[in-house]
Amino acid sequence: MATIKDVAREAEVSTATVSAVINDSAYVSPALRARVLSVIDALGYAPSQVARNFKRGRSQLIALVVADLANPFYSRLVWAAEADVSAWGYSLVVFNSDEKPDTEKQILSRVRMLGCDGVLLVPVGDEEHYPVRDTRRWPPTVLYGRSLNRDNMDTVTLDNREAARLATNYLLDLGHRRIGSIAAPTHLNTGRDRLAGMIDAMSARGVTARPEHIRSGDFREQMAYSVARELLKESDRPSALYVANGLMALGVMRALSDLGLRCPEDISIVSTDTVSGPGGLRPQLTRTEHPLEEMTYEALRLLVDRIQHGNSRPPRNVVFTPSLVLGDSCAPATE
Amino acid sequence: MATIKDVAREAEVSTATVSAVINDSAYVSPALRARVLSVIDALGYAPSQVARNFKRGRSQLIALVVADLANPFYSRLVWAAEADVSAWGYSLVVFNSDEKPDTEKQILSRVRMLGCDGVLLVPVGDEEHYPVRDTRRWPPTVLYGRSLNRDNMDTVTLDNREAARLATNYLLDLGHRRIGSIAAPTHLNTGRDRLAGMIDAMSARGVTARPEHIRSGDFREQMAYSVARELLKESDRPSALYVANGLMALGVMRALSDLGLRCPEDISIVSTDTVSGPGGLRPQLTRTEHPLEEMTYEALRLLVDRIQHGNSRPPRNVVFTPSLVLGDSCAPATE
DNA sequence: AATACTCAGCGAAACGATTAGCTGGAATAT
DNA sequence: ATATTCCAGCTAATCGTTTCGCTGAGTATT
Repeated sequence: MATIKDVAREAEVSTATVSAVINDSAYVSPALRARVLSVIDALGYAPSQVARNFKRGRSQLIALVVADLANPFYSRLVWAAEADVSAWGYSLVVFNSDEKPDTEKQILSRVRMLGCDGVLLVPVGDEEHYPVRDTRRWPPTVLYGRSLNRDNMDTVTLDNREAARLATNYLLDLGHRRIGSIAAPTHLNTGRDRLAGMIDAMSARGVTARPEHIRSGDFREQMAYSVARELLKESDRPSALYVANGLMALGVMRALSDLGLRCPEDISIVSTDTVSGPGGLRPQLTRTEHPLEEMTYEALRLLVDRIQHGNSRPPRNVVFTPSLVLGDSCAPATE
Repeated sequence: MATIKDVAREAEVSTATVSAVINDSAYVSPALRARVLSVIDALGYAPSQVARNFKRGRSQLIALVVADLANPFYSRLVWAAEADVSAWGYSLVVFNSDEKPDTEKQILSRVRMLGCDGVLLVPVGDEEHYPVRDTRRWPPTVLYGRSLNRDNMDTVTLDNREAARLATNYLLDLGHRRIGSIAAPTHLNTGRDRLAGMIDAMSARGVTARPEHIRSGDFREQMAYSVARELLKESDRPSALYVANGLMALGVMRALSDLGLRCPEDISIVSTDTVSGPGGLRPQLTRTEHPLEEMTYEALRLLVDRIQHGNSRPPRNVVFTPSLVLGDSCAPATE
């Protein structure tokens, strides 16, 4: 690989001049510039980004750390983030913490070593898991989807309580009273808020959830499947379920079909944060959706801003509002 | 950020010693080593990967360039690749060429500038699109899924002809004779081979495909939807379709449901390279599958080997064999 | 004509790590 | 006692680029 020195020697100028030409950072006479350019062309020279980054103290890399790459929701996040990140002139390094705090820890130290300029993080640990980091030691970070009880970080999240309320109210409107839930882990604010929203909505109508109708999942298909199987083979099973995310809703569907139950005839299902069940397949989930692309764009806007302007601006917490999307996974209660 | 010099000064040793400690590259007496380690800890020092990479002439980065991040097939590839890559000690930089040769070109030049150590590439252009690259200028590259007519590159692909043959034979066995296809673009070997395999299988049984029953898609849901709509509203529509990939099969499903047609009662569908339709949703696609994880692992094995041993070993072309997975998207022909 | 400015381009330091080659002292061999 | 070997650690060069500060020639100002 040709270096800037090769170009300088060949064009009989200094490396400073070559640098000025490729960066347009100082005036170079047309004649010299042309000579330099032609040598660059002849040698097939391309400046080493590695050396540049080293010198400039940045990497043009943004890390995206998601909780579960096998979850279509995060796949879509990767898709959206890649587009935005490259539009900002960065490249996207993708990591999968697989919902494991320890893995996440390793990833974060790797991210730091790589010198990523910023991190978009879906945190998987609970509040205590994160040491307070001094900013001089960690690259700018924006939390996505889940938040930690910190007031000094940028976050982009969903109004989870409202999402659960929307979903639950819809079930209540259909006449359901025995409403259960496959909930998310409660060490995450996402799990707590979605559950709280559901309870909220029910008690606002004087309905009380039965504790045994509320089971905890881990956001994944497999566990939701087994938990739902357990829950639904009981004789006093709920007539409707609020499932805390889309992937788990698929697990529930599978459990239903294994148990010979039909959706929506036997059980109504609503979920949040859906894998928009690809058109044509039945049943289509009724779900709350949030504007993933806008959320991602906003998160990266905050991140890039932070990268470029440091800590001058106070942290922001942007909350997006979900909306209910009707499918055909719910029916009126029949009791 | 603390540097190696800060550590050296604080521990009253030379930077060489610090380097020896963190890399275990030379003997350091227990006393000194302990002193250095404690200073490292106190300062929260982590070696700058950027400087390291610069010095060592590598980046510990592997680029993954896929054709369409919105396609669940490639999402799964990202998932599998991330796991393997990080197990090898690299990090994964993800790019989306979005099936656009021009975008791919920009991406590749970016990859080169970033100094990625290797590239796993799903090529989107036709053969002519790729200049012959001299290896000294390009990082090691493994082609994935699609091949180019080159004998000097590592490739990991599927036996596409066989996949199409499997799928088509299944339809023929069910008695279908009016078999159509939503095919893939023919500038890709994937498209050509899958179509050829289908024609093969049919003519082996003395059946001829009607040209108007064969339409070209672009691997995406949307286009498959419109093309299928067109095709299926004709009065002499086919009784079965071979769809060249999973995402397009979903588009076809949507078209069916829009047209009031049922699958499999009215139209049977088989596809290749499926988005394994999440359990519980109906109908489950009948499809040929290929071992994505093994393929990905193999591709990265080749790549890492190439990175570590250069061009000493001749290029390898690994071809995987698909298998037929039965769902319930096919029914016997009724004519 | 002397002084001050401008300008194009150059020289060399710096970024943070690795590493070849060196050094001075202790241990061992003769 | 002298020579040899070995050891632990250090010095300094190096990777490819950017950039600060300088220079010497040309131009403008008085």
